[in-house]
Amino acid sequence: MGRRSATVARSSDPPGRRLGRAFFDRATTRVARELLGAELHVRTRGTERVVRLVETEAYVRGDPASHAYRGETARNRSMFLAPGTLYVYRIHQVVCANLVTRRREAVLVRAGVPSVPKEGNPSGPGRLCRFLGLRLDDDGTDTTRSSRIFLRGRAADPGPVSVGPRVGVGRAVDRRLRFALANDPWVSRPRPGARGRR
DNA sequence: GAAAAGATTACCT
DNA sequence: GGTAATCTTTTCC
Repeated sequence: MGRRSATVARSSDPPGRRLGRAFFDRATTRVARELLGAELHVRTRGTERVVRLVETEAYVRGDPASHAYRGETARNRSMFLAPGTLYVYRIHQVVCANLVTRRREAVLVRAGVPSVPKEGNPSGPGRLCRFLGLRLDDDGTDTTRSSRIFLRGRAADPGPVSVGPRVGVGRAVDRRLRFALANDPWVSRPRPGARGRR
C-alpha cells in the first residue's frame, strides 16, 4: 500500500475512527485534551474491554516529572519510540499506561468510563490498567497498528474540559497539564462527594 | 448541629 | 514506600 509520512493532522479526526500516527504526532497537550472522549480498546483472550477516556495528563519535554526527563533507560524505552506507542510502567503493585506523542513526550491515561462497570472501576491510572487488563508485556505496543490495543476517536464534543495541576507530581506543580471532562463521575482526583459508608 | 483535627485507608510519574 | 484522599472522632458554640 502507499505508505506515506503524514505530518499534518486534522484538528478533529473522523468520529469513531481509529486514531493513527498523525493524531499522536502533535503537541502533547493537544493530544491529551482531544483524547478525552476517545475510546481505548484492549482485547485479551477473547474479551474486549473498552473505556471512554475522561481524564489525562501530559508529560512534556524538560518536565522533571516525565520519565524521559533523565534520558533513555531500559524502562522508559518506549517513550522514545514512534507516536502512538503504548508506554506501560510498573509502580509497586500496579501498572500505569501512557500514549507516546512526540518523542520523549507522552499522555498518561488516568480515568475512563468502563464498558463493564460491574467488574471494575477505571478511576485512576492503576485502576484503569487493571480494568483493561493491561500488563507490563503490553509495553511498546504500537496502538496505531495493533489489533489488540487501539483507540477510537471521540464521536462528538465531549463537553466542557477542566484543566489543572497533575496528580502525584512533586515538581512542576504550577503547570496545568491535567485534563478531565468536567462533571464526570469517573474522574479520579477531585471527587465531588464521597459518601461516607457506615 | 457544624466544623476542625487526627487517624486510617487507598493510591500511585 | 511515600503521599494524598478519605473516614472517624472530638471539640466548639
